[in-house]
Amino acid sequence: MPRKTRLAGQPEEVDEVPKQNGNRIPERLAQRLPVYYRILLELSERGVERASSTDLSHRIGVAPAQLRQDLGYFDNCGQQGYVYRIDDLCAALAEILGLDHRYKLVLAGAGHLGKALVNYDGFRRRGYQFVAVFDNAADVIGTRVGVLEVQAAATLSDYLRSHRVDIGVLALPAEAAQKVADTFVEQGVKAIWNFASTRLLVPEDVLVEHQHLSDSLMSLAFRLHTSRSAAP
Amino acid sequence: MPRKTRLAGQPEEVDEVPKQNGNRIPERLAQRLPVYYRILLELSERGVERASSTDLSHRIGVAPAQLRQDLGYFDNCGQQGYVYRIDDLCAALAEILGLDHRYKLVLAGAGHLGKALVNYDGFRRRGYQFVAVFDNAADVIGTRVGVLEVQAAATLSDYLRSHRVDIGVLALPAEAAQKVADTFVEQGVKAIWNFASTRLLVPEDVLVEHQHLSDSLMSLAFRLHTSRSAAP
DNA sequence: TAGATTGTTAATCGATTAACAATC
DNA sequence: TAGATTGTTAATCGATTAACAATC
Repeated sequence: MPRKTRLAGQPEEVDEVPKQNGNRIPERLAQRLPVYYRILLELSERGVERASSTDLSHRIGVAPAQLRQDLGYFDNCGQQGYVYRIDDLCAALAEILGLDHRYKLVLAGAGHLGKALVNYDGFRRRGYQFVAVFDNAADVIGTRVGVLEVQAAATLSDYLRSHRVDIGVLALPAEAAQKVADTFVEQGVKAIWNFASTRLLVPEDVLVEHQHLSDSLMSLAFRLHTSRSAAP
Repeated sequence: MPRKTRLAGQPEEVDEVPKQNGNRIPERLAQRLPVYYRILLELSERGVERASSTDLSHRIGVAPAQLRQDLGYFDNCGQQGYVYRIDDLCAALAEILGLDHRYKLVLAGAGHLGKALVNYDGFRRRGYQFVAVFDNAADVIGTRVGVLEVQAAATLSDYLRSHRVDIGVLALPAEAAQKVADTFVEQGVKAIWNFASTRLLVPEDVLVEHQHLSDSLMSLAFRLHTSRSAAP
C-alpha cells in the first residue's frame, strides 16, 4: 500500500492499519452522538436524502471538520467523494448507539423527579423501559407511578437477583444514594444514572452518568453573575 | 499598557500583575465550582476547619494540582504555606458563585418535569426561586404547581415586561422551545435553562445551559453498549 | 474531466498534570 | 529552622480545527 507520507527516517513498514472500531472513542464524542442521531433522524423523517458535512454541521452546531473527524471513528459513515446519505448515517448511528437493544431501567426514589422520569414517553419510544420503582417512604410504597407500583426499598436487592436490569436510576436524596448504588452494583448492574447531588464510589467497570440539576443551575447562575459583573 | 511576554532575558520590571478576576474562567471550571462548593459546605457543617489540597481533592474527585490551579483563579482562596481554611474557601466560593443573590426563575411547561423542578426544595434553599409558571394547555392553565398558579403561555410576554426575571426554564416539547426562548430573549432574560431536546438559537450575550435528559441517557446506554461489546 | 466532498494527517488550541520556587 | 504546603510556571495530554490528498 502506498499509505503515508513518512518523511526522512522511519524506514519501517506499517504493515496494517485496521482502523476497525477498536479506537478509543473520546468522551466528548460519546456525548455528541445522541445529538447527531437526533438531528439526522429529524432530517430523515422530513425526507432529506443527502447532506454535506458543512450543511449537517450547521444544523448540529459543530464544525464541519469535527463532524467528519467524528464520523471517521466508525464504519459505514459516508464514502470519500460522495456527500453523506442521511439514511445510511441514521442506520450506522442507530447501530453504534445500540438502539436496537431494549434497556431495562429501575428507578430508586419515587419523588416528583422520579415520577417525571417514569412518565416521560420519549424514553420508552427509544427503547428505555422502566420496569420497577422503589422507595423507602411508607406512605409512598404501594402507590402507583404510571403503571408501576412502588415497591419497598428493602426489597430492591431481591428484585435485582431475579430480574435482569441494565440501568439503575437514582432520584433520591444524596444521603441515601451511595447505599442504593451499592445495592445495584452488588447485584451486577453496570450502569447508573445519578440525579442525586453526590459523588458515587463504584468499581471502575461500572458506568455512572451524573445529572446534577442543582450543579447545572448553579453553574448557569455563576456564568450569569460573572457576565453581569464584567459587561455592563 | 505594558503587558506582554517579552522573552530574551526578562530584565524588565514586572510592575504589576493584577491577577484580578479579569482572567477568563475555563468552561470546565465553571462546572466544577458548584461541586467544590457543595463538598466544602458539607465539611464546614461537619466542623472541619482545615484541609490540604490533597485531602480536598480526594473528597472532590479531582487532582490536587487541578484544585490548586482552579482556586488560583480567584482571590481569598488560601495562602501560600498554609493549609486551606474551609470556612474561608466557602465564603470565597459563595461570593464567586453569587450565592448572596436571589435569582428569579420562570418555568415554561407545567408537565411532570416542570412540576418536579418547581417542587424541589433544594433550589429555593440556595436562592433560586420560581416566581411564575406558564403552559399553553387549556386544562392545565389555572391549576396549581406548588403555590403558583399556571398562567396562559400567551401572557408570558406581558408578565416579563412587568417583572424582573433572571432565568427562563424550558421544560416543554422541542417544537415549542424556540418560540418561548425567543419570548424570553425579547424581554431581556439573559439566561435560559433548557430541558427541551433541541438546540436553541439565541444572541451570543444570552447564556444557555442545556440539560438534555434523553441525550444523557443515550450517552450512558451507548457507553454500556460498547463496554459490553468490547470486554466480555 | 473538472469540481466538489470526504477521510485523514498535521497544526493549533485548551485543559490537565507535574514540578518547583515562594512561603509559612 | 526544617518540613510541609500553596501558587504558578512549564510540560503533557487530549480535543478541535485546518489542510490537503484521495476519491467520486
